[in-house]
Amino acid sequence: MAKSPTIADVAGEAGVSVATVSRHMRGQRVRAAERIESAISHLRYRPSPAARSLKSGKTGAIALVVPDVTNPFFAAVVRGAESITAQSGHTIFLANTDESDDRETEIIDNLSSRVDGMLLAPASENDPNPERLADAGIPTVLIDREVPSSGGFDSVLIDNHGGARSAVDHLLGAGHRRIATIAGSVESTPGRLRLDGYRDAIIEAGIELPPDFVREGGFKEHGGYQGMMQLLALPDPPTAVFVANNMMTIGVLRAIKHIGVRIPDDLSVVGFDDHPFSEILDPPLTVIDRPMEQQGALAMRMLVSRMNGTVPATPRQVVLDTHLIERASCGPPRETLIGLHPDGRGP
Amino acid sequence: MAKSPTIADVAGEAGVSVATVSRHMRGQRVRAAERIESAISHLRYRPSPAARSLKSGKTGAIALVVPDVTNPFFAAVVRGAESITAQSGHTIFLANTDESDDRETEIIDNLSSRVDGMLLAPASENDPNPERLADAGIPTVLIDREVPSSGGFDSVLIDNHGGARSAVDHLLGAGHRRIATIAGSVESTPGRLRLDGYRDAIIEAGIELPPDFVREGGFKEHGGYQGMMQLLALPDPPTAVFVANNMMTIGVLRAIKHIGVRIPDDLSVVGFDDHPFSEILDPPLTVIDRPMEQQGALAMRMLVSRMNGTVPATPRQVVLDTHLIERASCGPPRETLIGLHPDGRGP
DNA sequence: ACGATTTCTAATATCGTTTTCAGACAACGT
DNA sequence: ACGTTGTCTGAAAACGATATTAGAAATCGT
Repeated sequence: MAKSPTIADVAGEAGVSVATVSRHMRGQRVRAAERIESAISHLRYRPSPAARSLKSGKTGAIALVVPDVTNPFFAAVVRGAESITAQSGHTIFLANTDESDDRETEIIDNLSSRVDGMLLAPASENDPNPERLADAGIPTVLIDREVPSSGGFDSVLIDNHGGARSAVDHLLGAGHRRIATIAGSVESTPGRLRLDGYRDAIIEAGIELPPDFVREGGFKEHGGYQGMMQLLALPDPPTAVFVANNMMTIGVLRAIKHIGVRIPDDLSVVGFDDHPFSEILDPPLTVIDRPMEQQGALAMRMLVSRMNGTVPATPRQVVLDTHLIERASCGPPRETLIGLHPDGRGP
Repeated sequence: MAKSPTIADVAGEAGVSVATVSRHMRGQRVRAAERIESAISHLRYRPSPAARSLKSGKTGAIALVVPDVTNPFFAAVVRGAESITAQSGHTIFLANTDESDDRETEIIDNLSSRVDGMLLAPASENDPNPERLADAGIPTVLIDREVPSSGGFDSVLIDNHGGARSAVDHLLGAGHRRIATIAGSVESTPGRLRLDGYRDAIIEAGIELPPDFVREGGFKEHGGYQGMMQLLALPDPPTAVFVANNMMTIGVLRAIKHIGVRIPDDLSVVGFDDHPFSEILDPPLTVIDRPMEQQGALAMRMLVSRMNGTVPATPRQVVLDTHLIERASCGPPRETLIGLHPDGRGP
């Protein structure tokens, strides 16, 4: 493993100064261009990123910090973001926070001096890191999640409230009155907003909300399983359930299968976030879908333009739309409670 | 955004030389330790990774190059690898190759000067990159996939051949004789080996293999869908199918659902790689499972020890075991063809 | 063909560390 | 008390690029 050649070696071989080679590398016109070019390929010269960033202050890297790559949504975000950096020439540092503010802080401490910008899906809404990044002067774009002072940050969100609402409206439309939800962590933006959307839709429909019908899960499969089991153990269980995220949906379906409840005869289900498997379940699952890869790609594009300074300083918030994909997991309620609710719309 | 403090600032404040501060940072005993420590926290000093790696030649980073993060297997690998770097102090560069050798070459050119080591799942078995990395003297561990000269590389593989074989054996055991496979790209290690395992098991059972029963897919959902459709269109379709990867399984199930074939009454199915959804499908899917996160974690551990030089120079190949998870997607064949095969074991 | 103007070039300081290399100082044995 | 260890320190030379500066060469107008 021979020592790799430096810019000086190239300059020597091409018979020019290092400055000239440097300028050539940066794309400026130079008289000895082809001699330099041939020296470069002959010596297999590759500029040292370390030296370059020491002098220039730019690292050519971007950090992408997410709670969990294993969640298909974030995997899609990574992919979307990556498709943009392939063009912009940046490379991506990826890190998992495991939904923990502390772990995230650690990671960001480590990463922040290595990157020119950051894409961050904050673990919680108490997350101090966006502020810290702002203080450190690191361009940051928030993905899918906000923080209180979020007015100050570029961010790419989705219409969580509206999405949850349309899920519940769909169930109301099918005649359901006893609609429960398995909410994610309400410390996080999607968890809070989806719960709000659910609640608002229920209340506007004039339904009184049994507090038992709201189970908080934590966005993991296990939370979904437990929440659903509790719901099914209720003396008067719901006829429909809105599950606030894809991982929890798996747990919910496992619980349902376990108990032997039939969908949609005994229970209607709407999930959040589509998945290739949703279509081949029996019955296929009705879900709220959103453009996942686009969310990542858009965030990366915003970050790149922010780093280039080709964009006004005022922060931009983009909110993407969700839409309901109707499949077969929703039907009319098991027993339509005519008379119990004077305004019931049952057949 | 004030300029960040340098080691010289710390030295000044602590009343020592930069050399002393540097030594303190590297963990050596130093008389003025606590003065330095307080200067550091007072100034919020963070050493510059660029300067550090320029001088030391170490970057503190590791590249992780996979064909597709969206594939749950690779997502799990990322997670496993990450769990190790959290301790070793390295940070991860992640990149997607999209199963393309060319894209991979591009990525590696870009990344190779930025990292101390590399975890690579080569796109194909013609992949020139492992050789190139070896030439460049970059410690490399191959994940899940090999290259011809692979005897020369550390690698963490699974027993693809044995896994495929046990899938087919399971189907044979249920009485099937007409067993097809949807193979992945045979350019890649898992694709080739799983196909070999299938073929060997079939041949050893004394069954003649109709060439129509081997469909090559390409490891994507679409390939699985097409392969299955072709299989079902055959004049004399199989009674069982072994699907060589998780993504393709989704396509296969979609095709099956589309045509209206019943599992396991009309067709038995075994997939490769487990997934949380496998259990809640109807019927639950029998699969070949393997320790995915461990594969990533182990690879990372091997890489770190290789980079530390705490390990003999001879390359190590680890092969992890697979095991069959029996669920309900396999049953006896639709029609047992007694008499057609003179050695038939049908009831 | 001349000076004025515009490229283009070479030399060099610089980025923030780590790493010699001596030298300073204390502790030690005899 | 003396040289001999041994530990700790500061000065200064790298590491490999970029940015600045001033000067050389090429281009231009008349």
